[in-house]
Amino acid sequence: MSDRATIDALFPADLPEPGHWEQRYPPRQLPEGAKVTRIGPSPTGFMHIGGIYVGMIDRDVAHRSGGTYLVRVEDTDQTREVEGAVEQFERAFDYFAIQPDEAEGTGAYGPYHQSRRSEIYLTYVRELLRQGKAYLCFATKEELAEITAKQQAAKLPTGYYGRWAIWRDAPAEEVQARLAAGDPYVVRFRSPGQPGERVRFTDAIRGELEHDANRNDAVILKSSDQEPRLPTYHFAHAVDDHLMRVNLVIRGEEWISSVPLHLQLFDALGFERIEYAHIAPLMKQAGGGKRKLSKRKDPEASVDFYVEAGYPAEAVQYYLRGLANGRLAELPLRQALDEPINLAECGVAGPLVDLVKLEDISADHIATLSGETVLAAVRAWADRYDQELGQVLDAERELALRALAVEREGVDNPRKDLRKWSDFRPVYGFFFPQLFGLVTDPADERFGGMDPKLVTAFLADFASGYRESDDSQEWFDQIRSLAARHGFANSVKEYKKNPDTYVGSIREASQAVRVTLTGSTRSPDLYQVARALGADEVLRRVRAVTGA
RNA sequence: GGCCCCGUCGUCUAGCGGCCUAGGACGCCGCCCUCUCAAGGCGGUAGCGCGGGUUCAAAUCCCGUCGGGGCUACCA
Repeated sequence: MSDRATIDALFPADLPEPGHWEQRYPPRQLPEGAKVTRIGPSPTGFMHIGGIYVGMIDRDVAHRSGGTYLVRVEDTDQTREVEGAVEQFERAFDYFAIQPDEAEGTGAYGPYHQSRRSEIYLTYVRELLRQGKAYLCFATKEELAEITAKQQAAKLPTGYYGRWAIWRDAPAEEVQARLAAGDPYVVRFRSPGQPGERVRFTDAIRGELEHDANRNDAVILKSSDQEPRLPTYHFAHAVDDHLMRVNLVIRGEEWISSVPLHLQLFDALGFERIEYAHIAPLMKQAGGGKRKLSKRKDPEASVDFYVEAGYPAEAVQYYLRGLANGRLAELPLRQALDEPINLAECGVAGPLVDLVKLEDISADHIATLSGETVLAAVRAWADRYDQELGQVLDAERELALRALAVEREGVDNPRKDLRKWSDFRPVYGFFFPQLFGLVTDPADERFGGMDPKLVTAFLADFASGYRESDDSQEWFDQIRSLAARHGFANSVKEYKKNPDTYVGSIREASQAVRVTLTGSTRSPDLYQVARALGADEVLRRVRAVTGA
């Protein structure tokens, strides 16, 4: 073990002692039982929906308990950092309403970027070194690879431990010599774990968990040939969560295996242990089985997928809350958003994200919204993702409202034809003259093979006698009487009885009008569509087909 | 390989030894409504991974096994 002078010479002379940080970041004054939680996004890529998932739980648990929820950017791996990632996080937090109570610039426990906390980590690394709980390791990549290879060949657990920990008990002179030679080194934790030792801990979601004690002398401070000197996740977790006075760590299940190490680190540092809650990861159906949602392979893993498609944030939140805590999935949306997430009720098996289910939830939710609200949301969405639509909406606000009112306002069961804001254009676009492509060919295949001459004749009659009406039946009677005159049966049943007597039924006649007015074989209630359009527009569309 | 987590309809789940002939929701299928869709109403389809125990009785407890996932990095 190196002496104190050698150790201290490795660090800036004015590096504060632990007591300094303890004072600077005092325990929080919070009510009994208040939880301080955090989310640690890593800017190595764009925000994963799983991040939103965990963040939502973090925020909920903190707020329900009268505590605080903070965001700490875990950017200790600077080589993998992606530009713009932090900005994208913020957009995602905003969209899904999981803004942190504390983040860079707003809290008293910062900095909230790990890359800016180098001095803090160094204090504790030096402390561990002085106490002999950590040591310098000069092993090269090649040496480490060799160790691993030998362990694998001997069917031994891989890792830097026991007799494989070549620098664990290296003579002070040898360390001194390497230092003098300027060789790069890392700092390793001297794990107190014994062979065969087991550790138990309580997880807020899973209950009692048991594991082999950690025996690995994990790296806590990365190589000395990099600036700034940054810690590994494990060490940063211990130091940051302690100093930020976090008392409940909610994180992905993949961290369970690291808990024994984390516990040792907390103990060695003299920190009070923290409660853990390990969340089951979001999965994806793949081939026969399921696998973790992958940021690289699955578009729906990215939060941008949901934002771009325009799923209402509340629908996504509701869906995610239901996945986390099944009880909430049984509740109506409003109520589920209001009820606390109960960690003890959270599932332990990774759920599959089911877009079909999300769309169902989303359609139900949008159906509860007023036309005004829908329009505002679509407008806001279009601002970023469909500017042409945005302009049309601004120019035709009243028309848009009339269109959205069709089978939506004043009815018992509103239309559920919108699942996300991007559905608006394909579903409601035809209402707008600017977006509507006139049907000009009576032989158009959308008329379903009806004789073009019949199409033209029928529509020409329709146009010449057309009048608006306040009554649905009265309006439809125009089509009915015209249909009869042109040889259509008055009902589908009637037509089926005597198919040879008629050219079709009222259904086909109506379809001709529908295709003409909407450009589609499927549409909302025709009468209401016609009213929303107005007589002039109706006639313009009809005449485009008849050529009149 | 070692260690850990997990395993009820296709999916999300309820279930904590008898209330289970395994319940609900989404999907799917059919019927009804109907000028087409979206809905809505009604009905149906489908599951305790497997094998042993324990027990009068097991989806529920125990053991084993299989399957899925994770960790085993100077990635988080």
